[in-house]
Amino acid sequence: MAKAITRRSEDYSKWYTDICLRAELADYAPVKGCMVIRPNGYAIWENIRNALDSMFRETGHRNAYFPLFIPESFLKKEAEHVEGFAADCAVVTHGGGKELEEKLYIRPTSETIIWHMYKKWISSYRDLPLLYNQWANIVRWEMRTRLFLRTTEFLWQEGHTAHATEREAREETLTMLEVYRRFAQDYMAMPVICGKKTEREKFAGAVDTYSIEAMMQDKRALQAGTSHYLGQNFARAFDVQFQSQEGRLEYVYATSWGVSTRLIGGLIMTHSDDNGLVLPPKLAPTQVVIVPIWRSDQQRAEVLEAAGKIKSVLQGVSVEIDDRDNVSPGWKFNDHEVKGVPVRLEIGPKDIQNSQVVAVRRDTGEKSTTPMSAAGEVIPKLLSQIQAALFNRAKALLDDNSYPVETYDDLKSKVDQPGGFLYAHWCGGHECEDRIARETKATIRNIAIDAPREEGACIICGEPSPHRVPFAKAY
RNA sequence: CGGGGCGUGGCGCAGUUUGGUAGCGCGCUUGAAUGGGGUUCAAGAGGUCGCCGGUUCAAGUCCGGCCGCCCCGACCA
Repeated sequence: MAKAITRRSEDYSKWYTDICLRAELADYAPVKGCMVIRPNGYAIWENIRNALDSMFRETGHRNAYFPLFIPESFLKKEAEHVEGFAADCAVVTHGGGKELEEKLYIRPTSETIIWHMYKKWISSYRDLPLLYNQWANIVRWEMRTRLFLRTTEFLWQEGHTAHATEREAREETLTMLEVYRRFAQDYMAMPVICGKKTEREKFAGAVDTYSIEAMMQDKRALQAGTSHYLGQNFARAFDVQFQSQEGRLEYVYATSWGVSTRLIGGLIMTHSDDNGLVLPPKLAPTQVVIVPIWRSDQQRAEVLEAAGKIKSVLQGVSVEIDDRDNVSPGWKFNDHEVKGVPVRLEIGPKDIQNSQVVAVRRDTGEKSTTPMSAAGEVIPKLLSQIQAALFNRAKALLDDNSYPVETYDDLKSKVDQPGGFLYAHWCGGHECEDRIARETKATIRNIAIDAPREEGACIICGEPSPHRVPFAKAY
Protein backbone atom coordinates (compact mmCIF):
# COMPACT_ATOMS: atom_id res chain seq x y z
CA MET A 1 0.00 0.00 0.00
CA ALA A 2 1.30 3.41 -0.91
CA LYS A 3 0.96 6.23 1.55
CA ALA A 4 -2.59 7.42 1.96
CA ILE A 5 -3.87 10.93 1.44
CA THR A 6 -4.65 12.66 4.72
CA ARG A 7 -8.40 12.79 5.25
CA ARG A 8 -10.10 16.18 5.11
CA SER A 9 -11.71 15.61 8.47
CA GLU A 10 -8.34 14.93 10.00
CA ASP A 11 -6.34 17.89 8.71
CA TYR A 12 -7.80 19.91 5.87
CA SER A 13 -4.61 21.79 5.23
CA LYS A 14 -2.51 18.65 5.05
CA TRP A 15 -5.12 17.06 2.81
CA TYR A 16 -4.78 19.98 0.41
CA THR A 17 -1.00 19.67 0.25
CA ASP A 18 -1.25 15.91 -0.18
CA ILE A 19 -3.55 16.35 -3.16
CA CYS A 20 -1.19 18.82 -4.83
CA LEU A 21 1.78 16.51 -4.39
CA ARG A 22 0.15 13.15 -4.95
CA ALA A 23 -1.78 14.23 -8.04
CA GLU A 24 1.57 15.59 -9.23
CA LEU A 25 0.19 19.03 -9.83
CA ALA A 26 3.09 20.78 -8.18
CA ASP A 27 6.21 20.25 -6.14
CA TYR A 28 8.27 22.42 -3.85
CA ALA A 29 11.05 24.32 -5.55
CA PRO A 30 14.46 24.81 -3.95
CA VAL A 31 13.64 28.43 -3.17
CA LYS A 32 11.37 29.11 -0.23
CA GLY A 33 7.80 29.82 -1.18
CA CYS A 34 8.29 28.83 -4.80
CA MET A 35 6.79 25.87 -6.58
CA VAL A 36 7.25 23.90 -9.73
CA ILE A 37 4.04 23.41 -11.64
CA ARG A 38 4.27 19.89 -12.96
CA PRO A 39 2.71 18.78 -16.26
CA ASN A 40 -0.52 17.61 -14.59
CA GLY A 41 -0.95 21.00 -12.99
CA TYR A 42 0.25 22.99 -15.93
CA ALA A 43 -2.18 21.24 -18.26
CA ILE A 44 -5.01 22.48 -16.04
CA TRP A 45 -3.58 25.98 -16.20
CA GLU A 46 -3.41 25.76 -19.99
CA ASN A 47 -7.07 24.79 -20.11
CA ILE A 48 -7.96 27.68 -17.81
CA ARG A 49 -5.91 30.00 -19.95
CA ASN A 50 -7.41 28.86 -23.23
CA ALA A 51 -10.96 29.24 -22.00
CA LEU A 52 -10.37 32.67 -20.49
CA ASP A 53 -8.33 33.85 -23.42
CA SER A 54 -11.16 33.29 -25.84
CA MET A 55 -13.56 35.02 -23.46
CA PHE A 56 -11.19 37.99 -23.40
CA ARG A 57 -11.02 38.02 -27.17
CA GLU A 58 -14.79 37.90 -27.41
CA THR A 59 -14.96 41.00 -25.25
CA GLY A 60 -12.55 42.85 -27.52
CA HIS A 61 -9.22 42.42 -25.75
CA ARG A 62 -5.81 41.75 -27.24
CA ASN A 63 -2.78 40.15 -25.68
CA ALA A 64 0.54 41.92 -25.26
CA TYR A 65 3.59 41.45 -23.13
CA PHE A 66 5.34 43.94 -20.89
CA PRO A 67 8.70 43.43 -19.19
CA LEU A 68 9.39 41.78 -15.88
CA PHE A 69 11.56 44.62 -14.55
CA ILE A 70 10.11 47.85 -13.28
CA PRO A 71 12.31 50.87 -12.52
CA GLU A 72 12.06 51.77 -8.87
CA SER A 73 10.86 55.28 -9.67
CA PHE A 74 7.79 53.94 -11.50
CA LEU A 75 6.49 52.11 -8.49
CA LYS A 76 6.75 55.26 -6.41
CA LYS A 77 4.61 57.38 -8.66
CA GLU A 78 1.25 56.32 -7.29
CA ALA A 79 1.15 56.89 -3.55
CA GLU A 80 -1.26 54.15 -2.45
CA HIS A 81 0.20 51.70 -4.91
CA VAL A 82 3.75 52.03 -3.60
CA GLU A 83 2.52 51.72 -0.04
CA GLY A 84 0.65 48.57 -0.93
CA PHE A 85 3.37 46.85 -2.89
CA ALA A 86 6.89 48.20 -2.44
CA ALA A 87 7.63 46.19 0.68
CA ASP A 88 6.52 42.92 -0.94
CA CYS A 89 8.84 43.15 -3.91
CA ALA A 90 11.98 41.39 -4.94
CA VAL A 91 14.49 43.98 -6.08
CA VAL A 92 17.38 43.61 -8.47
CA THR A 93 20.37 45.70 -7.43
CA HIS A 94 23.06 44.26 -9.65
CA GLY A 95 23.33 43.37 -13.31
CA GLY A 96 26.27 42.27 -15.35
CA GLY A 97 28.42 42.28 -12.26
CA LYS A 98 27.82 45.98 -11.57
CA GLU A 99 25.58 47.78 -9.16
CA LEU A 100 22.64 49.31 -11.04
CA GLU A 101 22.10 53.03 -11.05
CA GLU A 102 18.40 52.55 -10.52
CA LYS A 103 17.11 49.46 -8.79
CA LEU A 104 14.78 47.25 -10.77
CA TYR A 105 11.73 45.80 -9.09
CA ILE A 106 10.42 42.45 -10.21
CA ARG A 107 6.80 43.26 -11.08
CA PRO A 108 4.29 42.54 -8.34
CA THR A 109 1.67 43.69 -10.89
CA SER A 110 2.17 45.75 -14.03
CA GLU A 111 0.08 48.90 -13.74
CA THR A 112 3.07 51.18 -13.49
CA ILE A 113 5.05 49.97 -16.45
CA ILE A 114 1.95 49.66 -18.55
CA TRP A 115 0.81 53.19 -17.79
CA HIS A 116 4.27 54.45 -18.56
CA MET A 117 3.84 52.96 -22.02
CA TYR A 118 0.23 54.08 -22.37
CA LYS A 119 1.47 57.65 -22.08
CA LYS A 120 3.39 57.12 -25.30
CA TRP A 121 0.49 55.55 -27.09
CA ILE A 122 -2.44 57.71 -26.05
CA SER A 123 -2.95 61.29 -27.12
CA SER A 124 -6.41 61.44 -28.63
CA TYR A 125 -9.84 60.02 -27.89
CA ARG A 126 -9.27 58.20 -31.17
CA ASP A 127 -6.61 56.10 -29.45
CA LEU A 128 -9.14 54.87 -26.93
CA PRO A 129 -10.14 52.49 -25.61
CA LEU A 130 -7.02 50.43 -25.19
CA LEU A 131 -8.02 46.92 -24.22
CA TYR A 132 -4.89 44.91 -23.42
CA ASN A 133 -4.25 41.77 -21.48
CA GLN A 134 -1.07 39.96 -20.64
CA TRP A 135 -0.29 36.46 -19.42
CA ALA A 136 2.68 36.71 -17.14
CA ASN A 137 4.49 35.68 -14.02
CA ILE A 138 4.74 38.02 -11.08
CA VAL A 139 6.53 37.99 -7.75
CA ARG A 140 5.24 39.02 -4.35
CA TRP A 141 7.41 38.34 -1.34
CA GLU A 142 4.70 36.89 0.86
CA MET A 143 5.49 35.91 4.41
CA ARG A 144 3.54 32.71 4.31
CA THR A 145 2.98 30.65 1.23
CA ARG A 146 0.91 27.67 0.19
CA LEU A 147 1.03 25.67 -3.04
CA PHE A 148 -1.09 27.45 -5.69
CA LEU A 149 -2.98 29.56 -3.15
CA ARG A 150 -0.12 31.88 -2.38
CA THR A 151 3.34 31.40 -3.82
CA THR A 152 6.17 33.86 -4.10
CA GLU A 153 6.12 33.68 -7.86
CA PHE A 154 2.88 32.92 -9.62
CA LEU A 155 1.32 32.93 -13.05
CA TRP A 156 -1.61 35.12 -13.84
CA GLN A 157 -3.38 37.18 -16.39
CA GLU A 158 -3.69 40.92 -15.96
CA GLY A 159 -5.95 43.06 -18.11
CA HIS A 160 -5.21 46.78 -18.32
CA THR A 161 -7.60 49.00 -20.13
CA ALA A 162 -7.75 52.72 -20.85
CA HIS A 163 -10.95 54.60 -21.55
CA ALA A 164 -12.16 58.06 -22.42
CA THR A 165 -14.96 58.16 -19.89
CA GLU A 166 -15.60 57.03 -16.35
CA ARG A 167 -18.79 55.39 -17.45
CA GLU A 168 -17.07 53.26 -20.04
CA ALA A 169 -14.30 52.25 -17.63
CA ARG A 170 -16.83 51.31 -14.97
CA GLU A 171 -18.72 49.22 -17.50
CA GLU A 172 -15.50 47.46 -18.44
CA THR A 173 -14.80 46.69 -14.79
CA LEU A 174 -18.15 45.00 -14.42
CA THR A 175 -17.97 43.27 -17.79
CA MET A 176 -14.77 41.55 -16.75
CA LEU A 177 -16.14 40.67 -13.34
CA GLU A 178 -18.97 38.97 -15.18
CA VAL A 179 -16.50 37.14 -17.42
CA TYR A 180 -14.84 35.79 -14.29
CA ARG A 181 -18.15 34.81 -12.75
CA ARG A 182 -19.16 32.95 -15.89
CA PHE A 183 -15.82 31.23 -16.16
CA ALA A 184 -15.93 30.11 -12.53
CA GLN A 185 -19.43 28.79 -12.93
CA ASP A 186 -19.29 27.25 -16.40
CA TYR A 187 -15.78 25.87 -16.47
CA MET A 188 -14.65 25.47 -12.88
CA ALA A 189 -18.11 24.39 -11.69
CA MET A 190 -17.44 26.78 -8.84
CA PRO A 191 -20.25 29.08 -7.76
CA VAL A 192 -19.14 32.53 -6.61
CA ILE A 193 -20.58 35.63 -5.09
CA CYS A 194 -19.83 38.87 -6.92
CA GLY A 195 -19.53 42.26 -5.38
CA LYS A 196 -17.52 45.26 -4.41
CA LYS A 197 -14.70 45.15 -1.90
CA THR A 198 -14.73 47.48 1.06
CA GLU A 199 -12.20 50.30 1.29
CA ARG A 200 -10.16 48.17 3.65
CA GLU A 201 -9.92 45.27 1.22
CA LYS A 202 -9.56 47.04 -2.09
CA PHE A 203 -6.52 47.02 -4.37
CA ALA A 204 -3.78 49.54 -3.62
CA GLY A 205 -4.35 52.28 -6.15
CA ALA A 206 -7.92 51.45 -7.13
CA VAL A 207 -11.02 53.57 -6.73
CA ASP A 208 -13.18 50.46 -6.52
CA THR A 209 -12.30 46.79 -6.42
CA TYR A 210 -14.78 44.05 -7.31
CA SER A 211 -14.24 40.38 -6.67
CA ILE A 212 -15.62 36.93 -7.13
CA GLU A 213 -15.54 34.91 -3.93
CA ALA A 214 -15.95 31.16 -3.67
CA MET A 215 -16.53 28.91 -0.68
CA MET A 216 -14.11 26.08 -0.13
CA GLN A 217 -15.13 22.76 1.45
CA ASP A 218 -13.84 23.89 4.83
CA LYS A 219 -16.24 26.83 4.39
CA ARG A 220 -13.53 29.40 4.18
CA ALA A 221 -13.70 31.98 1.43
CA LEU A 222 -11.36 32.20 -1.50
CA GLN A 223 -11.02 35.43 -3.43
CA ALA A 224 -10.83 33.95 -6.88
CA GLY A 225 -10.62 36.99 -9.13
CA THR A 226 -10.60 40.76 -8.96
CA SER A 227 -11.60 43.57 -11.28
CA HIS A 228 -10.58 47.12 -10.44
CA TYR A 229 -11.91 50.47 -11.48
CA LEU A 230 -8.78 52.60 -11.20
CA GLY A 231 -10.36 55.94 -12.02
CA GLN A 232 -7.74 58.44 -13.12
CA ASN A 233 -5.22 57.48 -10.44
CA PHE A 234 -2.66 55.92 -12.72
CA ALA A 235 -3.32 58.36 -15.55
CA ARG A 236 -2.48 61.20 -13.18
CA ALA A 237 0.54 59.42 -11.75
CA PHE A 238 1.91 58.78 -15.24
CA ASP A 239 0.47 61.89 -16.81
CA VAL A 240 -1.62 60.15 -19.44
CA GLN A 241 -3.97 62.69 -20.99
CA PHE A 242 -5.93 62.67 -24.20
CA GLN A 243 -7.67 65.30 -26.21
CA SER A 244 -11.39 64.72 -26.29
CA GLN A 245 -13.70 65.20 -29.24
CA GLU A 246 -14.55 68.59 -27.79
CA GLY A 247 -10.88 69.53 -27.72
CA ARG A 248 -10.44 69.32 -23.93
CA LEU A 249 -7.40 67.70 -22.35
CA GLU A 250 -8.48 64.95 -19.94
CA TYR A 251 -6.93 62.19 -17.91
CA VAL A 252 -7.66 58.68 -19.07
CA TYR A 253 -9.88 56.33 -17.05
CA ALA A 254 -8.49 52.90 -16.28
CA THR A 255 -9.33 49.37 -15.21
CA SER A 256 -7.29 46.32 -14.36
CA TRP A 257 -8.39 42.79 -13.64
CA GLY A 258 -6.76 39.46 -12.98
CA VAL A 259 -6.94 35.83 -12.02
CA SER A 260 -4.03 33.61 -11.17
CA THR A 261 -2.83 30.06 -10.69
CA ARG A 262 -4.61 30.40 -7.37
CA LEU A 263 -7.67 29.24 -9.31
CA ILE A 264 -6.13 25.78 -9.37
CA GLY A 265 -6.08 25.83 -5.58
CA GLY A 266 -9.73 26.82 -5.68
CA LEU A 267 -10.52 24.02 -8.07
CA ILE A 268 -8.89 21.50 -5.75
CA MET A 269 -10.59 22.73 -2.62
CA THR A 270 -13.99 22.96 -4.28
CA HIS A 271 -14.28 19.47 -5.72
CA SER A 272 -11.65 17.05 -4.54
CA ASP A 273 -12.20 14.34 -1.94
CA ASP A 274 -10.30 11.98 0.35
CA ASN A 275 -9.37 9.75 -2.56
CA GLY A 276 -7.66 12.49 -4.50
CA LEU A 277 -8.22 15.15 -7.08
CA VAL A 278 -11.63 15.65 -8.65
CA LEU A 279 -11.69 17.78 -11.78
CA PRO A 280 -14.62 19.24 -13.68
CA PRO A 281 -14.59 17.68 -17.17
CA LYS A 282 -14.30 21.06 -18.89
CA LEU A 283 -10.90 21.68 -17.33
CA ALA A 284 -9.62 18.13 -17.00
CA PRO A 285 -6.59 17.54 -19.22
CA THR A 286 -7.68 13.92 -19.59
CA GLN A 287 -11.45 13.58 -19.52
CA VAL A 288 -11.67 9.85 -20.04
CA VAL A 289 -9.14 7.17 -19.28
CA ILE A 290 -9.56 3.70 -20.72
CA VAL A 291 -8.12 0.91 -18.60
CA PRO A 292 -7.80 -2.23 -20.69
CA ILE A 293 -7.73 -5.51 -18.81
CA TRP A 294 -6.16 -8.66 -20.17
CA ARG A 295 -4.39 -11.91 -19.31
CA SER A 296 -3.17 -13.48 -22.50
CA ASP A 297 -1.49 -11.71 -25.38
CA GLN A 298 -4.48 -12.48 -27.52
CA GLN A 299 -6.81 -10.82 -25.04
CA ARG A 300 -4.44 -7.91 -24.88
CA ALA A 301 -4.69 -7.39 -28.61
CA GLU A 302 -8.49 -7.68 -28.61
CA VAL A 303 -8.96 -5.36 -25.70
CA LEU A 304 -6.58 -2.74 -27.04
CA GLU A 305 -8.30 -2.82 -30.37
CA ALA A 306 -11.65 -2.21 -28.72
CA ALA A 307 -10.14 0.59 -26.65
CA GLY A 308 -8.79 2.21 -29.79
CA LYS A 309 -12.22 2.02 -31.41
CA ILE A 310 -13.87 3.70 -28.48
CA LYS A 311 -11.29 6.40 -28.45
CA SER A 312 -11.85 7.11 -32.10
CA VAL A 313 -15.60 7.31 -31.54
CA LEU A 314 -15.15 9.89 -28.82
CA GLN A 315 -14.23 12.79 -31.08
CA GLY A 316 -13.76 16.03 -29.20
CA VAL A 317 -13.21 14.20 -25.93
CA SER A 318 -9.74 13.98 -24.43
CA VAL A 319 -9.18 10.23 -24.07
CA GLU A 320 -6.14 8.39 -22.81
CA ILE A 321 -5.62 4.66 -23.11
CA ASP A 322 -3.59 3.42 -20.19
CA ASP A 323 -1.86 0.44 -21.76
CA ARG A 324 1.01 0.26 -19.31
CA ASP A 325 2.05 -3.33 -18.85
CA ASN A 326 4.00 -2.87 -15.64
CA VAL A 327 1.14 -2.01 -13.31
CA SER A 328 -2.04 -3.90 -12.54
CA PRO A 329 -5.53 -2.67 -13.40
CA GLY A 330 -6.25 -2.05 -9.73
CA TRP A 331 -3.20 0.13 -9.49
CA LYS A 332 -4.33 2.09 -12.51
CA PHE A 333 -7.82 2.60 -11.08
CA ASN A 334 -6.26 4.14 -8.05
CA ASP A 335 -3.76 6.18 -9.96
CA HIS A 336 -6.37 7.86 -12.15
CA GLU A 337 -8.58 8.44 -9.15
CA VAL A 338 -5.81 10.27 -7.34
CA LYS A 339 -5.21 12.31 -10.47
CA GLY A 340 -8.83 13.23 -10.92
CA VAL A 341 -9.75 11.85 -14.33
CA PRO A 342 -13.54 12.39 -14.52
CA VAL A 343 -14.47 9.10 -16.22
CA ARG A 344 -12.76 5.74 -16.26
CA LEU A 345 -13.73 3.12 -18.81
CA GLU A 346 -12.87 -0.49 -18.11
CA ILE A 347 -12.64 -2.90 -20.98
CA GLY A 348 -11.81 -6.54 -20.35
CA PRO A 349 -12.46 -9.91 -21.94
CA LYS A 350 -15.92 -10.08 -20.35
CA ASP A 351 -16.84 -6.75 -21.88
CA ILE A 352 -15.58 -7.75 -25.29
CA GLN A 353 -17.77 -10.82 -25.08
CA ASN A 354 -20.83 -8.73 -24.21
CA SER A 355 -19.67 -5.88 -26.45
CA GLN A 356 -19.99 -3.39 -23.66
CA VAL A 357 -17.86 -1.08 -21.62
CA VAL A 358 -17.91 -0.29 -17.91
CA ALA A 359 -17.90 3.42 -17.05
CA VAL A 360 -17.00 4.72 -13.60
CA ARG A 361 -17.60 8.31 -12.49
CA ARG A 362 -14.83 9.91 -10.46
CA ASP A 363 -17.18 12.24 -8.60
CA THR A 364 -19.61 9.62 -7.28
CA GLY A 365 -17.80 6.33 -7.90
CA GLU A 366 -20.93 5.14 -9.67
CA LYS A 367 -20.42 2.29 -12.14
CA SER A 368 -22.52 1.74 -15.23
CA THR A 369 -22.44 -0.55 -18.23
CA THR A 370 -22.85 0.81 -21.72
CA PRO A 371 -23.12 -1.03 -25.03
CA MET A 372 -20.01 -0.25 -27.03
CA SER A 373 -22.13 0.99 -29.90
CA ALA A 374 -23.63 3.68 -27.66
CA ALA A 375 -20.40 4.93 -26.11
CA GLY A 376 -20.11 7.78 -28.60
CA GLU A 377 -23.29 9.37 -27.25
CA VAL A 378 -23.34 8.15 -23.67
CA ILE A 379 -19.87 9.23 -22.59
CA PRO A 380 -20.06 12.89 -23.65
CA LYS A 381 -23.42 13.05 -21.95
CA LEU A 382 -21.92 11.54 -18.83
CA LEU A 383 -19.20 14.18 -18.87
CA SER A 384 -21.71 17.00 -18.94
CA GLN A 385 -23.69 15.33 -16.18
CA ILE A 386 -20.56 15.26 -14.05
CA GLN A 387 -19.83 18.90 -14.84
CA ALA A 388 -23.34 19.83 -13.74
CA ALA A 389 -23.29 17.60 -10.68
CA LEU A 390 -20.05 19.16 -9.44
CA PHE A 391 -21.49 22.63 -9.78
CA ASN A 392 -24.69 21.64 -8.01
CA ARG A 393 -22.81 20.05 -5.16
CA ALA A 394 -20.63 23.13 -4.74
CA LYS A 395 -23.66 25.40 -5.00
CA ALA A 396 -25.42 23.43 -2.29
CA LEU A 397 -22.40 23.84 -0.02
CA LEU A 398 -22.36 27.58 -0.64
CA ASP A 399 -26.09 27.94 -0.09
CA ASP A 400 -26.25 25.70 2.95
CA ASN A 401 -23.47 27.64 4.62
CA SER A 402 -24.63 31.15 3.86
CA TYR A 403 -26.93 32.44 6.56
CA PRO A 404 -27.83 35.55 8.50
CA VAL A 405 -26.44 36.45 11.89
CA GLU A 406 -28.09 39.07 14.02
CA THR A 407 -25.59 40.07 16.66
CA TYR A 408 -21.84 40.36 17.05
CA ASP A 409 -21.87 37.58 19.64
CA ASP A 410 -23.74 35.44 17.17
CA LEU A 411 -21.11 36.13 14.51
CA LYS A 412 -18.24 35.48 16.89
CA SER A 413 -19.61 32.14 17.98
CA LYS A 414 -20.27 30.93 14.45
CA VAL A 415 -17.32 32.23 12.50
CA ASP A 416 -15.22 29.11 13.10
CA GLN A 417 -17.95 26.60 13.76
CA PRO A 418 -19.93 26.11 11.60
CA GLY A 419 -18.24 28.85 9.59
CA GLY A 420 -19.35 29.83 6.12
CA PHE A 421 -20.62 33.17 4.84
CA LEU A 422 -22.23 35.00 7.73
CA TYR A 423 -24.52 37.78 6.55
CA ALA A 424 -24.69 40.61 9.02
CA HIS A 425 -25.64 44.24 9.13
CA TRP A 426 -22.79 46.69 8.93
CA CYS A 427 -22.85 50.46 9.01
CA GLY A 428 -20.19 50.87 6.34
CA GLY A 429 -17.68 52.24 8.82
CA HIS A 430 -14.05 51.28 8.66
CA GLU A 431 -13.70 51.01 12.42
CA CYS A 432 -16.48 48.47 12.85
CA GLU A 433 -15.15 46.38 9.98
CA ASP A 434 -11.65 46.58 11.34
CA ARG A 435 -12.65 45.52 14.82
CA ILE A 436 -14.47 42.46 13.51
CA ALA A 437 -11.48 41.52 11.39
CA ARG A 438 -9.10 41.95 14.29
CA GLU A 439 -11.15 40.06 16.81
CA THR A 440 -12.56 37.26 14.67
CA LYS A 441 -10.28 37.18 11.59
CA ALA A 442 -13.45 37.28 9.51
CA THR A 443 -13.55 39.89 6.78
CA ILE A 444 -16.26 41.27 4.57
CA ARG A 445 -15.88 39.29 1.38
CA ASN A 446 -17.66 41.76 -0.86
CA ILE A 447 -20.83 43.75 -1.11
CA ALA A 448 -23.21 42.45 -3.73
CA ILE A 449 -24.01 45.04 -6.37
CA ASP A 450 -27.67 44.12 -6.18
CA ALA A 451 -27.74 43.35 -2.46
CA PRO A 452 -31.38 43.25 -1.42
CA ARG A 453 -32.23 46.30 0.62
CA GLU A 454 -32.97 45.45 4.23
CA GLU A 455 -32.92 48.14 6.88
CA GLY A 456 -31.02 47.08 9.95
CA ALA A 457 -28.51 48.12 12.55
CA CYS A 458 -24.75 47.56 12.47
CA ILE A 459 -23.87 44.63 14.72
CA ILE A 460 -21.04 46.66 16.23
CA CYS A 461 -22.17 50.27 16.57
CA GLY A 462 -25.91 50.03 15.95
CA GLU A 463 -25.89 52.70 13.26
CA PRO A 464 -28.26 52.18 10.32
CA SER A 465 -27.30 49.60 7.71
CA PRO A 466 -28.98 49.36 4.30
CA HIS A 467 -28.24 45.67 3.71
CA ARG A 468 -26.35 42.67 5.01
CA VAL A 469 -22.79 41.85 4.00
CA PRO A 470 -21.07 38.45 4.11
CA PHE A 471 -18.37 37.91 6.71
CA ALA A 472 -16.03 34.95 6.42
CA LYS A 473 -12.56 33.75 7.11
CA ALA A 474 -10.60 33.75 3.89
CA TYR A 475 -7.54 32.16 2.38
C1' C B 1 9.51 38.37 12.57
C1' G B 2 7.51 34.91 16.74
C1' G B 3 6.33 29.59 17.77
C1' G B 4 6.88 24.39 16.25
C1' G B 5 9.01 20.49 13.19
C1' C B 6 12.59 18.50 10.03
C1' G B 7 17.42 17.84 7.25
C1' U B 8 20.41 10.03 6.75
C1' G B 9 20.14 6.01 -0.98
C1' G B 10 14.86 8.66 -5.62
C1' C B 11 10.65 9.05 -1.66
C1' G B 12 9.03 8.11 3.54
C1' C B 13 11.53 7.02 7.92
C1' A B 14 14.59 4.31 12.05
C1' G B 15 19.33 4.72 14.18
C1' U B 16 21.56 9.98 18.04
C1' U B 17 19.61 8.94 24.89
C1' U B 18 24.62 5.05 26.09
C1' G B 19 30.34 7.22 20.04
C1' G B 20 32.58 1.24 17.63
C1' U B 21 31.45 -2.22 10.01
C1' A B 22 24.83 2.80 7.91
C1' G B 23 19.51 -0.01 8.37
C1' C B 24 14.00 -0.67 7.15
C1' G B 25 9.66 0.13 3.95
C1' C B 26 8.28 1.95 -0.77
C1' G B 27 10.18 2.95 -5.49
C1' C B 28 14.03 1.46 -9.23
C1' U B 29 16.72 -2.75 -12.35
C1' U B 30 16.51 -8.13 -13.93
C1' G B 31 13.69 -12.72 -14.13
C1' A B 32 9.28 -15.57 -13.39
C1' A B 33 4.33 -16.00 -12.20
C1' U B 34 0.01 -12.65 -11.77
C1' G B 35 -3.67 -9.19 -13.98
C1' G B 36 -12.00 -6.87 -13.21
C1' G B 37 -9.70 -2.16 -6.82
C1' G B 38 -2.86 -0.09 -4.91
C1' U B 39 -0.25 -8.47 -7.01
C1' U B 40 3.56 -12.16 -5.42
C1' C B 41 8.33 -14.42 -5.12
C1' A B 42 13.58 -14.31 -6.11
C1' A B 43 18.06 -11.78 -7.28
C1' G B 44 20.37 -6.84 -7.72
C1' A B 45 21.78 -1.46 -8.06
C1' G B 46 21.88 2.79 -5.14
C1' G B 47 24.10 6.78 0.70
C1' U B 48 31.09 11.89 1.44
C1' C B 49 24.18 10.93 7.20
C1' G B 50 22.49 19.70 5.26
C1' C B 51 27.38 22.69 5.72
C1' C B 52 31.84 24.33 8.55
C1' G B 53 34.82 23.66 12.70
C1' G B 54 36.07 21.11 17.39
C1' U B 55 36.58 16.79 21.04
C1' U B 56 38.19 11.55 20.39
C1' C B 57 42.10 5.91 18.71
C1' A B 58 37.13 6.30 16.55
C1' A B 59 31.48 10.98 15.23
C1' G B 60 25.07 10.05 11.70
C1' U B 61 25.62 9.94 17.21
C1' C B 62 29.07 14.53 21.72
C1' C B 63 30.27 20.23 21.61
C1' G B 64 30.22 25.15 18.95
C1' G B 65 28.68 27.82 14.81
C1' C B 66 26.09 28.36 10.21
C1' C B 67 22.53 27.22 6.28
C1' G B 68 18.03 25.48 4.30
C1' C B 69 13.02 23.78 3.90
C1' C B 70 8.07 22.66 5.79
C1' C B 71 3.94 23.68 9.25
C1' C B 72 1.16 27.33 12.67
C1' G B 73 0.52 32.91 13.42
C1' A B 74 1.13 38.32 11.96
C1' C B 75 1.02 40.33 5.89
C1' C B 76 -1.40 39.31 1.27
C1' A B 77 -4.16 37.16 -4.59
